[in-house]
Amino acid sequence: MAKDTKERILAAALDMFSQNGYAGTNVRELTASLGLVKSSMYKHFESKEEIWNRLLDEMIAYYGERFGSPEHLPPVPDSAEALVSMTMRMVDLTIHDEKIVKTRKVLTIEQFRDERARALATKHFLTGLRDMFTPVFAGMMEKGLLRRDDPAALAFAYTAPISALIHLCDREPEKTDAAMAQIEAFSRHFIKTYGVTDNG
Amino acid sequence: MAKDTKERILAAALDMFSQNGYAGTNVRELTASLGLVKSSMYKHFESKEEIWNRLLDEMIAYYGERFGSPEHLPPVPDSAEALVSMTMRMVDLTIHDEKIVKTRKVLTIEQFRDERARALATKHFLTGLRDMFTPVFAGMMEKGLLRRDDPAALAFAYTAPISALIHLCDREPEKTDAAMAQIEAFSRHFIKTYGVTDNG
DNA sequence: TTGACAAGTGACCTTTCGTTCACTATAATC
DNA sequence: GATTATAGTGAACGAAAGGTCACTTGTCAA
Repeated sequence: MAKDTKERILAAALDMFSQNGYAGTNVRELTASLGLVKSSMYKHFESKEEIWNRLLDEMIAYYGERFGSPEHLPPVPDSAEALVSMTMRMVDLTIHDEKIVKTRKVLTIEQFRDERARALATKHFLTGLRDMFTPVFAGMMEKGLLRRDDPAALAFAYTAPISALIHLCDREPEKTDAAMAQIEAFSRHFIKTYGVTDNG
Repeated sequence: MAKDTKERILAAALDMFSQNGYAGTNVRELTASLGLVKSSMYKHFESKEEIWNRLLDEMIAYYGERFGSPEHLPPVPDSAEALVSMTMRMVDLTIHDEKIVKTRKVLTIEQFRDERARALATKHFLTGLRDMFTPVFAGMMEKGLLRRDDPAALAFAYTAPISALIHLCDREPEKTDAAMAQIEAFSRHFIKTYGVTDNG
């Protein structure tokens, strides 16, 4: 059919790898899901492993474009409530964007056997959100919205629980609503703890 | 050899599944690591899948014995410093006990394709630690060591970041020392935030 | 119209997988 | 000492895996 078969293969691979892992996926099923036979795959990739490597290339590039540069830092909220709503918007996006969900899943599954997956997993699951929120909290302290403290320590204390609940959504999607509510409750509790306003 | 071959097979399976996953492990390698040929395995298990199921049985039972009953709850610390040291002792154990590390890894890898692994993963990674610390924090509030607050909310805010750093140790063992230091720093920061003493 | 090339097919290859089975060695039971 | 059960072996099996290749089809440029 069209010339985008290569990208459709990558998309199908992301889908299947995120469910059954690299080893648990075979190229026949993969191509069949696109209405092709397996030999067709070799017109676009030289091996199954090359699919995996190109997929990782894509994930790494996507992460860099999306979160790697300082211009993608979220703006400093003007109020405590704005932090909550900004957080919920970000969480909503990352939980409902299928490609991002599948990326997290595949990194979760493959992190112990692939070096690049391992490194990207740490960014996705730990340092990425923390480094994104560190300047946000620093800015909020400047504005007098948050008690003076170590911004990085606060960012870690804020993002790690949220990340844990995002993982819960990936693992048990039926708990998504409850998890979102818990994230919002946590965000408000966090503000009640570290905020300087006294109207909470 | 001995009659404990069945358990040695389970141990080898845990080891290999935790590295390459269920699908990425073959019974030949598995038995060879014990000095056996693959057909010997079938004297002890009727299939590769049965190994997986018995392994899960064991993990579930072990978790129940270890963390399931209220008598295994940690004692309420007598001081803020005692909370830190208790935390560090627990973390040290869970990070350096190979069986527990491998269990976490295998649950991480298989959580998306196996229902029982999924359920156990949520306990290991989210609710287990939180439910263990909830009564601890309630007790510390009783004793006047912590500011009055929702104990479960505090337990979640405390354990989720620690859990994230335990995951980091599983993923990148060379960062264990740094992660341990960060956990201790986080614990002290937590106390500085929620503790009622003013000597910090 | 022809030539070239990219995309897709189906048959086939080799390897590896999980599994079975007849057999042997050993140790305990009667 | 004969029997029986258990644990382990090695050869073999069918299925499924990843991969190759000669061939067809469709598209576009010359």
